[in-house]
Amino acid sequence: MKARDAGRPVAAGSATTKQRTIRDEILDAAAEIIVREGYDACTMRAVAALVDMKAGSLYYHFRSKDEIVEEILNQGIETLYARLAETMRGLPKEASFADRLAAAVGVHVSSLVGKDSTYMHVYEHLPPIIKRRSRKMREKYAQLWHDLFAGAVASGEAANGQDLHLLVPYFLGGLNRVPEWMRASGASSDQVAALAITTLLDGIGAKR
Amino acid sequence: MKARDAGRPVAAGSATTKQRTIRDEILDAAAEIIVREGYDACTMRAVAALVDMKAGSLYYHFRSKDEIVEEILNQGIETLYARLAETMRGLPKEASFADRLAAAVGVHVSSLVGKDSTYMHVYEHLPPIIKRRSRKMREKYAQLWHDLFAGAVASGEAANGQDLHLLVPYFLGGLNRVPEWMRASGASSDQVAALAITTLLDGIGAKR
DNA sequence: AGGCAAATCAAACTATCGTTCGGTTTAAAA
DNA sequence: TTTTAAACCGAACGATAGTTTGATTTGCCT
Repeated sequence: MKARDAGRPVAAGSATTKQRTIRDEILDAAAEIIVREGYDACTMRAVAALVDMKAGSLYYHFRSKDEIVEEILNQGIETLYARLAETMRGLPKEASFADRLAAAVGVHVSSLVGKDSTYMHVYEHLPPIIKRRSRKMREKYAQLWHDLFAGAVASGEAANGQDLHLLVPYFLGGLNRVPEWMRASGASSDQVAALAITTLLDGIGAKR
Repeated sequence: MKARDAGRPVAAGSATTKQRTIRDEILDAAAEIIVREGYDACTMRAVAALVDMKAGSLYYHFRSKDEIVEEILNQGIETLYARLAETMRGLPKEASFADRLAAAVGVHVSSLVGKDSTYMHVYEHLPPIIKRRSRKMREKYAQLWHDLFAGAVASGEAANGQDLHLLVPYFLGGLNRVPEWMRASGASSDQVAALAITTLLDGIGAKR
């Protein structure tokens, strides 16, 4: 008889086993293809070839292609959320807005350019229908930033009158292009982070 | 006999006829589908249905699907480039940096949310291979912005020491998310433009 | 009216997609 | 050695993609 639905981690919520499973290899292969060649090129056969298997064998580990993509999406966003939430929680209560901002930007940027950043880049290559599935989680992440800025306004560290619902996506939208800038300018991630912070806080130093 | 390769504008470089051709309708239909449902959903049959034709008939007007997509891309970027270049050229020589920036942002934002904005949205939904084809033209557009900022630095209107190769894509990256913000916040394009300008010039008014 | 080219259609072709499924390998337990 | 289940293969299926092609319609010119 078949052994479908076997071989998976016992429970999704259990303590994450640090072991690198075949499942992870498949996810990594799919993510790599999506980032490099786009969603269309990410066929089951292409993914299978990258892990030295045949297309049909993937269905022993995943129910469908959608399940693969969705898992990539979730892992990327959830990891980023966890990292930022953890970082913010670890900051001293008396940390200034500038400090908090620097920490947050650092987390975001390093997640975008780091060694495990592939999952973060997958998102932009997906068709809208699939993108929408992660909308809630992305909004949850944006909420962390919203809270950061709201705190600055409340404490008087940032000028009031800013529409945070505009400011947050504006800032994050720019920040998400980090890999592009780095490629174009040859700057380091630290330089990029510094520019983003300085520009946001003080602008470009224009004389009016 | 066949009449392939007929019915096209006589020459690509000739004075643009303002007439709305069937070719344009097909391009619009394809662009609309790409924006709304993604590149995958933009099949020849779907495009044809939107212009009340059958899939095969599209090949009387275009050589391939790729040609359609490429033309959408080029038209969008070239229109945007022409608009911005024209606008900047029309500014008085003594216009301040703030004025120039406001004008540029106005053009960019209105092109993103205006009636003819479809083309601009297409880009992000395309597979990387097709994206790369328009890279040169996009760099040319970015150059306009680069010049704008460089002029401000040269005239002392903006603080020196900024890496413009970083600043320009950072600013444009954020600006390209305009449609997202507007949807999320319900703000008008003017409000969005104002925020972008203010934030860039002065930051968020943080106390250091 | 008749002709002729532009424009469209209907139908098929080839390729490839996600997916299914019965059989085959592999390797540890019995 | 035999058993057994996990893991994978090989081959196919149905669906749909882009594209081709010969026939057909449409509308202007004479």
